[in-house]
Amino acid sequence: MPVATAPAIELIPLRDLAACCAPLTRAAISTPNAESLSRSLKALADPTRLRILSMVAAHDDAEACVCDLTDPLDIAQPTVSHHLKVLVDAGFLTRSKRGTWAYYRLIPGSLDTVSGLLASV
Amino acid sequence: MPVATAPAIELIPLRDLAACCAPLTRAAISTPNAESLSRSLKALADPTRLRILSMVAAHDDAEACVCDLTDPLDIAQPTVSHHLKVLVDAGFLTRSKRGTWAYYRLIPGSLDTVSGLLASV
DNA sequence: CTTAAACATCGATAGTTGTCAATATATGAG
DNA sequence: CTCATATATTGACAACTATCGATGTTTAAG
Repeated sequence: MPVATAPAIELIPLRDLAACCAPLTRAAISTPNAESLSRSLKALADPTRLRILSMVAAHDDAEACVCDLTDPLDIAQPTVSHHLKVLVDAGFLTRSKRGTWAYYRLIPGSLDTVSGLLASV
Repeated sequence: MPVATAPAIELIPLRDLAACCAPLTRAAISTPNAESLSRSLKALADPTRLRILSMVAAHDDAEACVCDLTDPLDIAQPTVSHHLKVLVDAGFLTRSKRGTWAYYRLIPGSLDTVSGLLASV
């Protein structure tokens, strides 16, 4: 297409300022931060995992073993182990083995960090 | 099964206090509450939806129309509409149509409510 | 050594979900 | 009415996930 000569009237503006778009008052969350926060929230967005976290937190010293959880949760033991692994990988629990038992402990502040990030979205 | 006569030694205790199980210090979250909270978290646990919420909140009066979102998100328009519907159904946004445009507004306090519930798990 | 208990891992399956192209609906302009 | 624009809905598909049974691994007891 050949280049046109200079028109007699104004060029079409790049943005129509009278359109629907309202101005921004602050910056939105960045894409990497949104992906990071969504990964944490995905780990929490399951009723069984919320119950596991709550049951661990409700124990003395915020620590419980798998045998504390399987019976009240009423799901199969491999499923409990699966959910525990998700919560460890997401940084909400630590695992320590003593004898034949595996003890899971809530990482202090981990839930509050996500809670704070969520409130600031 | 017939009732046994009184044994000479103690019965097997219902719970072995020397086992792995630590005592509870408080009540854990109820199953219905866990399901309810997880539904809210599922709606938030997606990077695109977090960006949408943040972009809406970043606009004047916490309100934006679909045309404000489609271009910066760089995803197809039906996908944006889908995510907006999820956020409306979950109680984080309201929708109001003015002319051909649909305006979405953040429901004040909705994020803080989930944030507070999460911190108290 | 053998056995049992506690827990993790594997493999399969059914259900859910994020995405898009195509299409429908609604609103305003002319 | 016709046309264009903004948005919603539908249908399809690929990717992910919660669950379980079967099996592997580790530890302690005998």
